Amino acid sequence: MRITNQREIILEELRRLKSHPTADELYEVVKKRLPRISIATVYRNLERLSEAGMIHKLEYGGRQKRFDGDVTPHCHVVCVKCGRVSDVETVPEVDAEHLVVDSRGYKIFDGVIQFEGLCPKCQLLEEKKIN
Amino acid sequence: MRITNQREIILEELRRLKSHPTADELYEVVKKRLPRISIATVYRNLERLSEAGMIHKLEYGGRQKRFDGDVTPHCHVVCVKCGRVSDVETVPEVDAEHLVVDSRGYKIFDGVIQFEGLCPKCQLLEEKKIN
DNA sequence: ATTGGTGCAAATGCTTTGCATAAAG
DNA sequence: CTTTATGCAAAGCATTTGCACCAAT
Repeated sequence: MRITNQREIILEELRRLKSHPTADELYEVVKKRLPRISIATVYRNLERLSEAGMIHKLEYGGRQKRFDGDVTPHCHVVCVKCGRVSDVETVPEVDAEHLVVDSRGYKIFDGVIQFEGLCPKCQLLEEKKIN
Repeated sequence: MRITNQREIILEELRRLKSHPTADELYEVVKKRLPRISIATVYRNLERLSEAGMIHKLEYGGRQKRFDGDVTPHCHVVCVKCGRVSDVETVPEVDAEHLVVDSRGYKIFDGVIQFEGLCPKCQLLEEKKIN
């Protein structure tokens, strides 16, 4: 993967932000340093960087995807109302009203465990490509 | 919530399908019983039913949302290639190549734990609405 | 010099919405 | 009879893509 100015700055800014920005939020930030950059470049680079495992693409909550420059293992809280994503810093606790609260002030009422992989059909397709 | 023919059949078909269909996949199935139904009706009802907690909206993997008529607690495997979603039936196991395999034949290479709730800002907005 | 990346604008595709009509309670 | 839902077509909006030009190796 070629190191371009755009790619470097997109990665740098995403790593700096702790807000799990959407593509257009990141675009606004990057534009301050590269005023002529295109939103298409931001999308293309986020895709490439995510394929390369250098960033994470977050697909939950709302219509827009969000991105995370922190690839160390950690959990997220998603606001079901506005789609905001935060890192979970402490283990959630049950409070007096039986709601679960974490250090960020979120009221948590659900948790999801989800696995990611390749289904049998796509495994076959992958094998055909290799052979 | 008013019980219409459309709503009833959409719920019935979604509960019958174990494939976690997208809105348009479900539309194709429902159309066999209600040939004049509109895709907009499918979308509107899936939204209403999901708000009412009668079905689940799945927002991971790919561009299209998927829906699940089974609201009992269970985990999902998502294919990162094609977006297919399956229920996890057994606890994933590590095989000889250090990949994780489950009963559905998926090769699992990642797991995500995610919490859902309300962020502090949206909690304030909710309180204002009530008062 | 060659390959891959960028900027722009147009296209795509899933989802939502406005509006007149129809059905439910 | 009043309210809520439907069907249709049009609009919305995030994301992707074609293409000519540019930059990195």
